[in-house]
Amino acid sequence: MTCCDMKGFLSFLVLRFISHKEMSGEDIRKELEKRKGTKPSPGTIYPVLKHLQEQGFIEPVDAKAKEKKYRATAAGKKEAKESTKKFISLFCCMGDEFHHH
Amino acid sequence: MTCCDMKGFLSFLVLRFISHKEMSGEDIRKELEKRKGTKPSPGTIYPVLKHLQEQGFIEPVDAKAKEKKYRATAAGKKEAKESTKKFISLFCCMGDEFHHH
DNA sequence: GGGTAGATATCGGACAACCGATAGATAGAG
DNA sequence: CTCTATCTATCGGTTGTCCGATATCTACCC
Repeated sequence: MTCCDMKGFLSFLVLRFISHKEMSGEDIRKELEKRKGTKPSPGTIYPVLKHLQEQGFIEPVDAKAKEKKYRATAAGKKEAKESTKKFISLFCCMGDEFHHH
Repeated sequence: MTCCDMKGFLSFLVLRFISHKEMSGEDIRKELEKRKGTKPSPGTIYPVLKHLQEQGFIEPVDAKAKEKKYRATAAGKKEAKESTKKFISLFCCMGDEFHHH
């Protein structure tokens, strides 16, 4: 999908997760399972993490751990904020339901 | 993309637009241009409208007009509401920025 | 009617998100 | 050290979103 300018909403979502709290690939898969019912395949999540890291948006907290946690870099937090802004202007502000949870 | 259960976020977005107000294909293209900077191709929008109509979510107000407006059916409004709920649980509620516009 | 402008509709193809399977790495138990 | 469980990583292939080009239609003007 390329409805937004980000490559897929999944990257955006993952970056938001990590911006909020250090998480591993597994953490993210579980979080997504909770939120949408289905657990994304490893082949979905890890390429996304790799890509975000290559862009300099996230970095591993301890690269050699069994469960490698990531945290957002300064650039990543900035990106998350800007993307969220665009995202909101795309989906919201139509007298809609997004503002009363 | 199949991050949500609808076929792409674009369908979701279009259904939300039409649920809020009667709109033609051109109206929608212009609205998207305003919101995200780029105007989607006709080959993007019209198949989406067709699909939504086949699902019974929208219907033409005046099928023979030059600029054919669509409105949401009852089923469409229901679908829009439910999808929005799922959508919000996917993206929000993380102590995030969605609730202070 | 003929001609033009602007909208709708359809088709083939390109690109990338996503999955499933598989392989590699790490920590802990015994 | 070996075995096992769990997480990480990579690769090929599928699927479906989206675009560009093209064709069709309607309304309006002359």
